[in-house]
Amino acid sequence: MSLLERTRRLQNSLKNKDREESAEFLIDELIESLNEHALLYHQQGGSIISDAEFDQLLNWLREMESAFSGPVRPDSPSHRVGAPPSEGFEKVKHRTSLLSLGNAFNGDELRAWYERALRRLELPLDSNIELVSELKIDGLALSLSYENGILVQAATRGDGQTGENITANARTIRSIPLSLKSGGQKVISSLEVRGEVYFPKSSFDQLNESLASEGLKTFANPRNAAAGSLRLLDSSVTASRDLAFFAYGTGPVSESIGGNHSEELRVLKALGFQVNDHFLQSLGIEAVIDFCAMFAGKRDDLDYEIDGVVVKVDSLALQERLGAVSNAPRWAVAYKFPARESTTILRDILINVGRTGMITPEAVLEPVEIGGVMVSQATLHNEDYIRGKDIRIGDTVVVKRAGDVIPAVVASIAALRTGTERIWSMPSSCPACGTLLVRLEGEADYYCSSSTCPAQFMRLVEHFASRDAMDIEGFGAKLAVQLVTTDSLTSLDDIYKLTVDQLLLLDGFALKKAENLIESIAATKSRQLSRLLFGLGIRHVGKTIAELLISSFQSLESLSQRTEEELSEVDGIGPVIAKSVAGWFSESQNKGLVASLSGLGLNVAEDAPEGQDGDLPLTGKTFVVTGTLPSLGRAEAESLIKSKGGKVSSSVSSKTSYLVLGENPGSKAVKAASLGVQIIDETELLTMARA
DNA sequence: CTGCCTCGAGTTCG
DNA sequence: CTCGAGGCAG
Repeated sequence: MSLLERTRRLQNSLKNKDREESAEFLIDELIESLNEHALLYHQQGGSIISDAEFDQLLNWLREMESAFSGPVRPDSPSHRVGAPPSEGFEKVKHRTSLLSLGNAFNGDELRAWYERALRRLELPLDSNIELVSELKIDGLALSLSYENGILVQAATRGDGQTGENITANARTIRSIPLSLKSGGQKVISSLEVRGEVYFPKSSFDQLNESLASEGLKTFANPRNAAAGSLRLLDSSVTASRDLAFFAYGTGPVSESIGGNHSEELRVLKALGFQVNDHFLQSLGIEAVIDFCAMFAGKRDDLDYEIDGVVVKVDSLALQERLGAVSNAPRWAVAYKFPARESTTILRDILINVGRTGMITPEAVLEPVEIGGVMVSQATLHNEDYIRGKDIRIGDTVVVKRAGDVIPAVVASIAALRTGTERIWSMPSSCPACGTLLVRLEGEADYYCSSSTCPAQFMRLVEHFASRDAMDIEGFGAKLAVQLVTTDSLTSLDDIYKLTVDQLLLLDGFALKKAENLIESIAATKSRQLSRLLFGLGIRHVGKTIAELLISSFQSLESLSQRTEEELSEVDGIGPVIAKSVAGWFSESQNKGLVASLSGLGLNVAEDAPEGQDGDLPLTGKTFVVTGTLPSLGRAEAESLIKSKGGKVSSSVSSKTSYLVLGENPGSKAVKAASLGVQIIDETELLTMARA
């Protein structure tokens, strides 16, 4: 059984508390897996479980060791901070070890930590002591030694006791001062500064772009990029990478630079270090909990990754009284945000056929929890994407949820390959109909070119019934599959010929449900013509182009008689779309479909658009809607804007007049801000529309 | 031809 | 939401 499988099994039995195994057995298992994980992490530079998972396992181990009366094994990782560093750089022993921190995953765990501290200080449980909360930068811990104000050594954290001497590389980082400013006080003879090296997100994107353009493998995330860049043996390459450093504390010092932590931070800043501005000094723990919640929501607005908040007791005197357990101080705790990124095994790569015949590879993943949901599949876009990232079946891969929603495979970890991985290649024929797949010159995607492919037809039926097209209530993907595989449908117009008896033959249909569906299908006959046109699934004709075509030609009849030249005269229609539309209407099968739909009583002609605009309140304004609005649905907001003469667009650009911002927005809010586009909320939109 | 601005297509989980 | 690609102005 692989390490990952063993770990997952262990996690399950601990999580569900169905502990069939003895405590002793579980402790042994925990120690062994943790030690193996630590080895992978420190020596190969890649882990197969997330930091949060590792911490959780370690917590369980500590809990069980303290509950279990027997002696703690000498090789238990609860004694240590990590595993020994790898070869390649000179080893350096830290004068005082770099401790790791205990974790808290929610407000209650923060309160519990705070109460433990108060109890140990023999203070009443309702006392408020000074705390400092700092952002926990997701980078690499570094210890910098200064002698008489000059940087003499930089060492990585390593296992906490011994790190690696990376002084040459650290000297290339601009935010690490090579000599200290006097800071208004006398030069300190010996000072050790601790902090985090990180890769700014913006520079990270640029680095990955340039690595990709040279055909090199990209880094999975800024943290890996920072680690990789810092451990390069050629420091001139490190210099070309835009690394940065935040100082957050001190190690051994020859003379005190302050009586409390917040003072130390101010002195560090005066000495020339970059100190993160987002920190909070507070009395008591409640303000800290608010601070954590606030930054959990703001983490995307920062140009560096953060994975939590570090909370410290401000007074150094109190810190000393609190002391440390074997490897973690009692005076500090790390609040961890839910992980948005995790690693798992890529079990297989399957291919999907879209309604246009477009082929998309799909990753079949060993289920893994990311940001509170289990993820078991993710799109791999196309062949080039898989090649470019060198993703192989059996690989350990980094998975994240892009924009907090859609899972994406970001990278593979080559260091963890065992040799049994297989390079994937695009199948030569369609899995549904066997037609040869083709990739046209200059295009990124393969297509199944069959016009009778059952997979394409299933997706077309689903699309036809979907919300933005005919919006047939109760008609989704599952029903589309059922109807097509049972041959109840062979053409789109068959949808309107379905009978109750036919539906009763399907799984899961009883009389009432069948009657309701027939009724809701019939109710869609009078849908706007642009919805029907969109539903037909003509390549390059989406919602917007369908609306444009209908407002130009009013009926399917009229549209079908237009030549390519006539179509391209419409503003917004070029040769490619014109060819696609004219081509579709020229096929005899499609001519028959249009005639049949018309005969079945569907709305195939629209009234000419009314010429009155100019004095509508939103005329000439372009809107983009993002996030969830408090009262209006997305579609409602969009139709309101259109009915008042405004334009709705799907992406923010310099031409956008207003961004209507709702809850949980994605990257559009950032883009709008950077372009200086005015941002409004629903209330303001409603006011403008009324005017 | 190049650089915007848009649009289209496919997409995950609960 | 993200990607690729069509349309169009300069």
